[in-house]
Amino acid sequence: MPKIGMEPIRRAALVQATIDVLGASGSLDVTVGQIAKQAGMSSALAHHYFGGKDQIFLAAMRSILREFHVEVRTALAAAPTPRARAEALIEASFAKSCFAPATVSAWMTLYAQATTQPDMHRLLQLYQGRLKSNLTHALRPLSKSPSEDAEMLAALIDGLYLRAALAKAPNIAAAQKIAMRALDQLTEPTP
Amino acid sequence: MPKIGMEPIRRAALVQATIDVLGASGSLDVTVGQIAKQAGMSSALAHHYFGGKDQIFLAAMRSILREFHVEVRTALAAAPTPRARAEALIEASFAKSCFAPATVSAWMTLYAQATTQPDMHRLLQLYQGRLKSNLTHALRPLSKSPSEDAEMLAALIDGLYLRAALAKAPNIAAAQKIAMRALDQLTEPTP
Amino acid sequence: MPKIGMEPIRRAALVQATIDVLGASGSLDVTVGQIAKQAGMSSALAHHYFGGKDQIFLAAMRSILREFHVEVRTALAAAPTPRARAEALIEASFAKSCFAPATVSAWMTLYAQATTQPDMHRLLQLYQGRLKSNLTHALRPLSKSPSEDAEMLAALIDGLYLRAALAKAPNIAAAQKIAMRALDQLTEPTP
Amino acid sequence: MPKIGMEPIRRAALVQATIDVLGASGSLDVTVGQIAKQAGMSSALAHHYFGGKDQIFLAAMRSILREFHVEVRTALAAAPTPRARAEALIEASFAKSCFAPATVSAWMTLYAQATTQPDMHRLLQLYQGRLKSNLTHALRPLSKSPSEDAEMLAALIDGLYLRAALAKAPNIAAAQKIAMRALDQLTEPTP
DNA sequence: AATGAATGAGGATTCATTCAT
DNA sequence: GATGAATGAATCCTCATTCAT
Repeated sequence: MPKIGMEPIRRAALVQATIDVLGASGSLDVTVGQIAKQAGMSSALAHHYFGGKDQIFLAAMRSILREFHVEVRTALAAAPTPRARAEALIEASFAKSCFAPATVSAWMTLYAQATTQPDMHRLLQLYQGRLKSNLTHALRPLSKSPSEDAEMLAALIDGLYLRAALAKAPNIAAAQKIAMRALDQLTEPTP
Repeated sequence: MPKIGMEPIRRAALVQATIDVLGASGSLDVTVGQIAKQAGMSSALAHHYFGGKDQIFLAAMRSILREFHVEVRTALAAAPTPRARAEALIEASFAKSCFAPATVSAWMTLYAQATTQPDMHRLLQLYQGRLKSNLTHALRPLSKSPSEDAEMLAALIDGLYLRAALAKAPNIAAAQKIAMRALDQLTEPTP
Repeated sequence: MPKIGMEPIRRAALVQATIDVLGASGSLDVTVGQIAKQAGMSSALAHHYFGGKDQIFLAAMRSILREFHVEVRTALAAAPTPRARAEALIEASFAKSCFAPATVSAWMTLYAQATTQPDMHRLLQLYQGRLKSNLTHALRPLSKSPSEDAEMLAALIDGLYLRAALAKAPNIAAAQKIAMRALDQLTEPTP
Repeated sequence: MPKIGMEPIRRAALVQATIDVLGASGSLDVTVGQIAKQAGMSSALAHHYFGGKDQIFLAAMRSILREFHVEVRTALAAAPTPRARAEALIEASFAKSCFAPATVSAWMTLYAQATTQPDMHRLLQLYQGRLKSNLTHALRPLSKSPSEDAEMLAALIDGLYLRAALAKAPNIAAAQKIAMRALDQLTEPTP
């Protein structure tokens, strides 16, 4: 009994299914069939709603990034001072949700695909741009060269995440502390 | 004209072909057939010498890392002071060869595969371990917490590389400068 | 023109095609492609419905055995006396259909595969068990040691079949007569 | 250092290797490479000496049958009476060596290939002809219809062997006893 | 005599995608 | 709106076989 207005529901289900399957398999070699099955529909329908595998993936990445973005905005909104804002950005980057297997797999997919897929590349740059911009904004009252320091802090965050996410036994707290320490040094160069 | 002692030659050719194809296509979806063709042999021979696609890839990654390792060692050997050693490590990480399309693709492959392929994971950890260890060694006379600072610098380098490698117009010099500045701050905390 | 409810039709077509190809080629080296072609579909569809070559083969064997089983039951049902039942079992074993090239090839496949494939082994044992059990039942009122005599008669039938099936010019009637004579001797040991 | 007169040695080694591999794998899907490796030589040499895979197999079958033939002749030579000769034939057919995995696999190969390969077919018929002829000869003084009884006994032996060889837990002794009992009945129809 | 080198041909299997219903 | 049906294309891999050395 086909219903009306199913489109958003189906799309959401597929996006979630993609993330789930990605997390469960750990691998990037995920088939449309698996995703559709997980979403409880036929693979034909998945194509109908998304047009192709790449776009399903893209939507999933977008979803993850959007969720992350929401968390960041919420944390920023609750931060009273510039310093607190910077800390909030770091904390969000090392939140537990970022280290869920599905999220890690998604990020690696994003990095790998960004080389070829223009859409993926754009998505990645969106994330990178936002992080930089948020950091710059937070550092502006605290640093003499906020843009450069933001660049450095952003790269440090990404690098720490990469290393922690791919470690056997990721020490998230330690990674976060290193980022925080870097923030300290940026903001209080001469104690 | 079959000759004797071809194995090392063929293996080297396949490794190089893998890197070439990886660089040319940008994509990670490279087939054994493409690689073998590029290497000027049948795909059957490729399998004969390597046993499977995964091992061909693995050998290619190993080759890239080995080459990098050699460059690093050479640069380190030529560095007179600890400070110069640390700088050499940074310079090697941002050498032009590291940004060749093939190399970038290889690194992204490595990151992506490390999630699933144990061998790839081991390889990645070998690289990460070496960078950390080299940095620690160089920082020991310069820093009060060499291990922690090395961890930070290593992550920063990886993050800067990741961002630069995936940028449309990578500003390698800028990335390197940021790393150098971080080194400065670590070694001369209170001017 | 895709229709609905094709699965049983396709499966049956594949099973029949397997038997046909097996009979036509005589060989056991039959490819999924050949079978699918004979069944008028793509090899991908064959895999879709059966999951793999082994299972296609297994289904074909099962089909042949099932058909044989049906013939046996029909013949047994029409047999008024124990003696007639025993004769019916022999006659069924030497029915013309059992000597069709496809059937012979299938049996040889079954024997050959039974060494390795557990499923095939099970199938063979099912046949052997049924023949023995049917014979035992028929011989019970006629023989002093029905189980042992059934064992003997079953082996004799198999051996005669094997020899006749693999002969250049199989003399089926003669083989059947030999089995009948053995039955005579078992049931009227002292004339 | 190639030596002279290696041909018979190499051929024998290959034949033995074929039997060994056949026995070890249980499967009929044995590659020339496996055989050659087991025989301690290159697969190219195997081809050089035998011309092709089929002929290697054929030679292996021939070897097994020849060995069996020798055992039969020896046993026959030692049998003082016709009755003893018949018993010797049965005993040879159920000798332990006939149930070695390699031998069983070889027999099943022979049956399966006999459908297609003329050479294999000829070999099978050679065996069948010899068994029949030997039995006829032994039964001539004991039976009123030695040819027919030999035919029956030969088929019984083959059938019993087939069933025992393919059983999970083959009861060789029981199979042999059944054959012996059949011999009893043939030779002493009216006690 | 012996082999490493090399390949062509083929085979099972997978999968994204399309289409008629 | 939804799906089972269906496939073409591609991929990895294996193997018997040949050839130059």
